[in-house]
Amino acid sequence: MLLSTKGDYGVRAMIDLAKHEGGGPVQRAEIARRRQIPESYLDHLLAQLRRAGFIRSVRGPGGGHLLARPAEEICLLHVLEALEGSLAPLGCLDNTEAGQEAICGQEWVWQEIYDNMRGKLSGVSVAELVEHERVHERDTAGTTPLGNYNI
Amino acid sequence: MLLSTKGDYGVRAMIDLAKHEGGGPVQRAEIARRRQIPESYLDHLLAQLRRAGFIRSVRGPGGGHLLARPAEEICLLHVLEALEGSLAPLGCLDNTEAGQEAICGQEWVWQEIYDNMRGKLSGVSVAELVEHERVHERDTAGTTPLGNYNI
DNA sequence: ACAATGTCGACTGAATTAGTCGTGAATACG
DNA sequence: CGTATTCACGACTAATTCAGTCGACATTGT
Repeated sequence: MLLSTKGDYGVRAMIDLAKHEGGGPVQRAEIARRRQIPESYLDHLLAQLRRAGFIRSVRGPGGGHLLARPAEEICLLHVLEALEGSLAPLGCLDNTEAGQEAICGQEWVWQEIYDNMRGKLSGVSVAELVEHERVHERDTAGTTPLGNYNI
Repeated sequence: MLLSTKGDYGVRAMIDLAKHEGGGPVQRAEIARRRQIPESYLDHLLAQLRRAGFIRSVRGPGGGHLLARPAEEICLLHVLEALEGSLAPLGCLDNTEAGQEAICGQEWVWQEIYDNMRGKLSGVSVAELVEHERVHERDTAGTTPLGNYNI
């Protein structure tokens, strides 16, 4: 599995924050409840996202977390790389060092796949993820077992 | 990292066997030496490849391993899936079960990436990997630090 | 002052990775 | 037959990562 729960949960959190953009800070506990993330684990992910500059946080009563930049300007690739480190499917693909000998014989295939992946991920913003979710919600209104993220 | 050394080493071994197609069994020790794989670990990988039907093995003096089918008919996708299990970048992508609720909000992006990946991997045969390697060898003849796989 | 909230680091149990090792089985060869 | 060669298989292990939990502390609104 390329993505661990870190990337998954972290993106969920970003979507949640984007959905409440402009509405003041959103609390960890809310995000955790709506997106089904263990709250104390979410803590770490929010810290990573903050250090990476995607969100900022406010302490004290009424505090919480907000996007540091508009959701349209934050792409999935950057968020995931901040959370997961490199997304390279194969170790040797990130060694841009010259003189690296291609020994495993399949790098060229994976390089194409990796390029396609990065292209797609950098073409999708957090705002688009929110929009996608909104459409999906309308489609399945009332029929979905989980996931009314507006509660 | 999507691929562990299993997939990497296993494909290297398949390439090595394909390169010696028609030349009788190739011994574990040879493969290990040429492809820089710990021999006792390679043992496990060959077992997996054999159980998956890609190779067959011959015991006794002069024994070794051979492709069970022509290299042209073996695609990278199948080999890798045999070694690594599912290559799905995200857990939820392999649950073809109906009723699976999309909760993480990014499945649609990853589904596209996964489809592209599987398409490319199933379009490349082990024979093509060998051919690619032969071309690369000619290009870098004498200049390469490692990797004359013909020794 | 105090309650609500975020911040940070230490700690943990389970799983996975990347192997090693030893024993045993098959077989070619003399 | 005996022996050397080669694969077959399972037990074991050390290191790392994953997926959290927990507790102490800092900040701030009322």
